[in-house]
Amino acid sequence: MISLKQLRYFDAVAREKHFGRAAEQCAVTQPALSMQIQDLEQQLGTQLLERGRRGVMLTESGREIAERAAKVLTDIRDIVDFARHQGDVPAGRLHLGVIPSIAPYILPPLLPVLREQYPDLDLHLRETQTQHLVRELLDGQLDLLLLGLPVEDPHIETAALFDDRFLLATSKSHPITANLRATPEMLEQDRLLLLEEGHCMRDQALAVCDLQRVGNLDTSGSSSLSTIVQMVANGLGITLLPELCLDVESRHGAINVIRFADPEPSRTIGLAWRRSSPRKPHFVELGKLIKAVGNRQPPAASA
Amino acid sequence: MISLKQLRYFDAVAREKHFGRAAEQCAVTQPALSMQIQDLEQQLGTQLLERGRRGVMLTESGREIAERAAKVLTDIRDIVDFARHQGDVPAGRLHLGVIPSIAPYILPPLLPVLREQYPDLDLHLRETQTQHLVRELLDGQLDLLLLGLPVEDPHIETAALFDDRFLLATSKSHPITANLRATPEMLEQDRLLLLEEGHCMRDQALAVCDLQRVGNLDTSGSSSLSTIVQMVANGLGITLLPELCLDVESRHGAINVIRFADPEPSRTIGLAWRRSSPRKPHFVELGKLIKAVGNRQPPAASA
DNA sequence: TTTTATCATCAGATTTTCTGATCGGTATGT
DNA sequence: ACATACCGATCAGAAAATCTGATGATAAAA
Repeated sequence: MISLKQLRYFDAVAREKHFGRAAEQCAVTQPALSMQIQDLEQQLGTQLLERGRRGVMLTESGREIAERAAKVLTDIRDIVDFARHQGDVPAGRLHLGVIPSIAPYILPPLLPVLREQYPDLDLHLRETQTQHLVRELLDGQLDLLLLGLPVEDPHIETAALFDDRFLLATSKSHPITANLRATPEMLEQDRLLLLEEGHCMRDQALAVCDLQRVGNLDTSGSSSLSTIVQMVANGLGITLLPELCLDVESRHGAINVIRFADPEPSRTIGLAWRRSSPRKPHFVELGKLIKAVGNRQPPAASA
Repeated sequence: MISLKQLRYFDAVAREKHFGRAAEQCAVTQPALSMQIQDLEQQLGTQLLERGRRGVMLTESGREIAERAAKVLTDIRDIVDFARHQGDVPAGRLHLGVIPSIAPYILPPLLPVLREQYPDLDLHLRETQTQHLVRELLDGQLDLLLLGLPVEDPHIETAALFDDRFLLATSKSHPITANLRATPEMLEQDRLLLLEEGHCMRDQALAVCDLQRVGNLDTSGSSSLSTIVQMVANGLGITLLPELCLDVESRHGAINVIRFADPEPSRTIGLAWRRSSPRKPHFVELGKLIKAVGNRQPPAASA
């Protein structure tokens, strides 16, 4: 089997046209180099060098093979360089999964920042529900998740980024609009509109109600907060909105948004990755950026 | 130092996603492969593989490096293939030196044949006098010479191809035209036109005369047989022509050409190469071709 | 002729690499 | 819950490869 060492030695000889100097360059003795060259010639079944009185000269095969060898050695150097300067900064392909109740609100401001900060990062996005994200993460189809914590899995490590308060959203004409602070009890007074089954925000919203009252729930469920906001605006019910989405969803002013009385219910947004992933430092790095973007969202709102 | 073995093992793992099977493919035990992979990862300062419960998966760096490694391994295979299928047939760059009294007559028919028989042969031609050819051969600037033998040099090996008879060329109106066979003595009767100093044919022609008569020599000498033939045709003297050139030089019928009486004087055309050259088999091969082409020249001539 | 330069060869020392046994951890099936 | 199978890591000793330093052979230079 031909080895890189042989190519390195041969490359040195091809450049120096002299075994002694080549050996010196390679930091070995001349016999060692001689033997490797001979072995290489035997492996290749060709004489690469003409040992003559006027030093060494390359045979025709030798010339061609020296060129190819030099190219291989360059490629090898590139591999090492690439690997070494890897790790410094998030780069390469990164498959990021985001839940639907975050994606539309975090990604628009986040993506430009990412592109600027980490131009070598080749981001691939996937938006779906937590359970699917987790499975795809474990399967290796995704590398990193942005979702609501906690994620309970022994193979997954998470990092919290920031808390995202829940706010009560009602129609402009709704009677409870007068209140300064909402309470969970108010949720019982009207039909509660939630995302369809499987969305973590649905479960979190139900948790806020503290009980499994299915009575005043819209049974169908919607697949996006936007749709729910439209419904709320048209008096079809009330809902909980994450503070994160306010900037987008209340921009048109068609709904009222009321903060809860203390303790304000909230969800924790965080990152998740395979415990076995070596990119944790990058993920933490990215987390800082996402946190910064998340906090740049309006810090509070009451109308 | 990173080694090809490591890349080979890593490539196998990248394809198999399984240390055991990869090791089997590489015909080593799993620990051996494991250790090489670990060493590679350390050399590169990057984790290449994520060892997970669902088998092994490549990290992002791993994927990139696996691709590059595969490419390097392919290049290596190409080098070996190239080298192995080398030697079969004359190919690659070949610097051929030819003396001026052969080149114009052998090359026109030879080159098309060469191109057809050995399409991978990249022929570079040099036409000059023997002494220069020999020096350039020893210097490695030329690989093979086509010239008149013998060549006396301990570092040069030669192979005779065919004999090339000398013929006496006179003008149409010359009195000795009547003779059926020429003799060396006839050369004394008229001015002998020869190539300039340094051409082997000049020396060979003088040898035919058996003596160093400079009396009736054209002192200047010409640099090509064509010119001499013109001079002969115009009655400026006589000359010796190699049979090889007849087809070209007597085509126009402006001169008379007479064979010598036995023993017919001749020169031996042959090949010469550095004794240290590994391409001797190719040269012998090429020699057969040149011989065939040389013999296809008119076998004799008397007018 | 002697000297110098250069690559090849050789034996023994050194280093690298491999094997075979074993460990620890995880997933799977009962 | 337990037993089992699987997988990669680890380790010590064996085997193989590589290197060194001395020497040889040959050709060019002095």
